[in-house]
Amino acid sequence: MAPRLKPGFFKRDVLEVAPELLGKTLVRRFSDGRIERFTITETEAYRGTEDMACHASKGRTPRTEVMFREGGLIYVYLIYGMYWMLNIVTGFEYHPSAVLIRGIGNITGPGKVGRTLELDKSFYGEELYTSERLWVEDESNGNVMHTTHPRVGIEYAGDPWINKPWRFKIINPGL
DNA sequence: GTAAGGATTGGC
DNA sequence: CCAATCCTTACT
Repeated sequence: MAPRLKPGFFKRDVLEVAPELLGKTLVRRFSDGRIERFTITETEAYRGTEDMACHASKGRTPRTEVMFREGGLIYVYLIYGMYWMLNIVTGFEYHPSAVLIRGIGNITGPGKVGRTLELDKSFYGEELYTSERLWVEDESNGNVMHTTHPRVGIEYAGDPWINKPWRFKIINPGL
């Protein structure tokens, strides 16, 4: 059991937060009280209204509203009618950005992450520092290594966003 | 290659 | 109002 990440961890540029989340522990307490822990293995950064791959580029709408608030909140949305994507809001108020959690433990793919964690719309806007059912603990893995890659599924965003190396994959769980 | 799903957005 | 779109997955 490690302490939860503090609010300040998330109130930074998403390009710092997304890679640093690798190796941290995502903890889910299910409705039956069962607790499961997962190492975060893959993340993607979505950065601001100018990033055409970021939902916030559409402006402040009912769906994107939470991204315009301060870091540390949960942003979930339904995609393709069946998958809940888990994102963590980063940065400061009025500067929308978020990290998409694409992989945890053996689970690869954001749709499977949402299914495994049994997410739904009720998680929208929940605070990671106070939630009783989903939070992130700091495992203090100082030397987690990662590789970078282009983001997935954002062809519509066009240049230069399509080529930004804003997807991060863990290499080792810390030396 | 493509169907499945439903919410969201933007256009009319 | 209506319909295209979508930060995906599993299946033919």
